[in-house]
Amino acid sequence: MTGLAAEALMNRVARGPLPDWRVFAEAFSVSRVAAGASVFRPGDQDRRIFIVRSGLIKLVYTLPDGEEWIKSFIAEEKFFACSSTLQSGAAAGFGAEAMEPSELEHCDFSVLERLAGQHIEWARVLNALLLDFAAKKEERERVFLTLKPADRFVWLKSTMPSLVERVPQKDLAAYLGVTPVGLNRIIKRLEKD
Amino acid sequence: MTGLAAEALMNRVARGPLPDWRVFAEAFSVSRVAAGASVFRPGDQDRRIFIVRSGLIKLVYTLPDGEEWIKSFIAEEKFFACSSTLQSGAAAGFGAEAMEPSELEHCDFSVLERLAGQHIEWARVLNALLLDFAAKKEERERVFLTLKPADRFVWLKSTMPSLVERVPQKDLAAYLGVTPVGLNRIIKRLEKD
DNA sequence: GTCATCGATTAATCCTGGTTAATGCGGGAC
DNA sequence: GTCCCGCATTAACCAGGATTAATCGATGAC
Repeated sequence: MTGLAAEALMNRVARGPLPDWRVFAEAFSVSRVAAGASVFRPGDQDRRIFIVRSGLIKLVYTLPDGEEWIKSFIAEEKFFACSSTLQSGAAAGFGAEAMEPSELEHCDFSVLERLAGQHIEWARVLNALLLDFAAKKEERERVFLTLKPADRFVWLKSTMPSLVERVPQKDLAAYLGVTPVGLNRIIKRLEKD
Repeated sequence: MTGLAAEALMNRVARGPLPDWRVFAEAFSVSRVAAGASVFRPGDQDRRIFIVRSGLIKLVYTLPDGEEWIKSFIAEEKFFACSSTLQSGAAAGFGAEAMEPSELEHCDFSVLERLAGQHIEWARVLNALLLDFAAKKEERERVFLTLKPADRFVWLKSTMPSLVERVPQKDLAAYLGVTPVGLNRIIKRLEKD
């Protein structure tokens, strides 16, 4: 209908047709970002919600000493936002950067807030999105808490095989909480079985 | 008004008075659990939401080999639930156990679901609770991803000093993802400064 | 009171991943 | 084509936490 990836995303979580759909759809813009370009930086106060139409985004914590750890990868039809989007006032603790040339749909979060305040259907959608997000973070907590680095890679390969193909090893390492050298050693060790 | 800890919790996240408050309040029961007793076990399908009136609960992942890792501690006026509460169908991957003699208020989650489906105010409350939960899991992700074991303990002491007093060292260890012996060594090392 | 139990502490040893550094490889700029 | 640069790979060495085991202390059962 609109051709938006946002539509696919919303249809996935909504139980039926959504009122004021046009208000939502028309609030979106589409931007192109080059590989390596940043979408927002740590410290920014950005109130937009982003949906990936094509490409791949990484959310990155940067420590004072320059170390970088990857919070998550966002692929097609998935969404992301700066921390201040959901908790207004807060500044982003992490940045967002394109890993491939990407197309992003984005709109101000206040649009969704307003719709959720007016229609229970939109409130339910917001709920489902949050729940989805919470479940992902919870799973990541489980992985870090109960799995050793080597097992974390095995888990990654079995649950997100396409990512392992698509992403450079050093970024997989930064996502799993090990150094690039460390991950390479783990992989070679596994290959000997 | 009701004397429920649930009331304090809801008032903290709601922006104003909530419709059908009685429906909510009267859906609750209160249970006492002895220290060491379990509230639900991994694999259970429990659709209740629990609020701690007094005492302390731990949520625990138990691995096939018997290892135990603590997902979180739940103290007074905080809530918790089995995974199947929010994602019906799913079974709990973790169990809940009282660390102190505790009083728990609980009601079937369907009550909240129904209220949220009828009143936008309740939908907003549910949203706020989910957001709160997501933020906590996100913070925990950050801690595991960017902090070494020793720094995780420093972080714990500065953000939840009361927990460090209240909880045995071995449980702090299981929460931080290190062994009891490991944590003890870390603490002693830190004391030499 | 004694005993048993559980948690804290300490020490010895092991092991996995971190650190540093060197080499190789491949793709892009020119 | 050549030159770079970033990533992967490998090796040597280091370090922090894991493992195992022994001791100690406090608490609760009896």
